[in-house]
Amino acid sequence: MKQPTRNSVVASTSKVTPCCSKVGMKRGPWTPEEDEILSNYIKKEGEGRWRTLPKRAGLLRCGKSCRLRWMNYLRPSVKRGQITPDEEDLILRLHRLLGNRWALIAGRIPGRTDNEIKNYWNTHLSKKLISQGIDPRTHKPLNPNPNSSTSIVQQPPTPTSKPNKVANYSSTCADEEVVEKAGSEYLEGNDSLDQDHTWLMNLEVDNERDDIGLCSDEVFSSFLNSLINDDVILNPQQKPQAVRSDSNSKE
DNA sequence: AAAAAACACAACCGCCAATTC
DNA sequence: CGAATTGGCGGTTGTGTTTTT
Repeated sequence: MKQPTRNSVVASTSKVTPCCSKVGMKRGPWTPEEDEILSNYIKKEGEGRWRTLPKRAGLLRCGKSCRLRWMNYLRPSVKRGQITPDEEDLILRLHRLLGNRWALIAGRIPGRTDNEIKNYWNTHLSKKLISQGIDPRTHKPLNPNPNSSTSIVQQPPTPTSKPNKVANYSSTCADEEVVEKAGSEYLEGNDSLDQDHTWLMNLEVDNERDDIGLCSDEVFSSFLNSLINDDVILNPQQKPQAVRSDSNSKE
């Protein structure tokens, strides 16, 4: 059990995370009253200083909880309602490119939050892909021949290692040259579905270099746009069979 | 109609990078 | 320069709702 009880007040404190384990902090679902307090306060005072916000606003919540509630639910820009087919398609494309970089994916879909996209992926899209015989993590066909060693596909850049490294890429990306080079390589090599992971890995590798430059957001942003809008990236269900069978070859 | 199972999603946790002191 | 703090992220869990048996 991860935590005492939802919708309760934390009765005891532990050594870590002073923010969320403070005595007297309320947890669990937010009430409309709390929402209103938080909303009004942020509209008046602006976002930020989350740690001290609850006290200033008069809420018995930890700062993290307030931030999450605001970001995922209360922000005026948050779009409620069903994910449209267009959005779903975009999520699929971006996930193929970026893996589980939910924040980065959400950044490309106006009004949607990382949490929402993550939930939608886990509850809908991953199952949908599996039902189509596609590995939701790799976007490659599920292992048709368990005995084949080449069928062990390489994972897309998983967040288990350094999740934030690429997640932050949109704002702190490596130098323009790297992005453009990787992008052009990707676009030129569109006969191989491995290319998208390859270029992303290139970006990751380059991002770890010491000489990270001052790449602008616009460069990365427009690059991503070009990828998203380009037919180079096919929907998994649209992938030609020839490409699928070719996907066992490894980078 | 009731119970069980499956689903959907809000919320929490732990970790890490960036920032501040 | 190092420690402490803060903000942000992805993974996971808990619970309410819906569907199935």
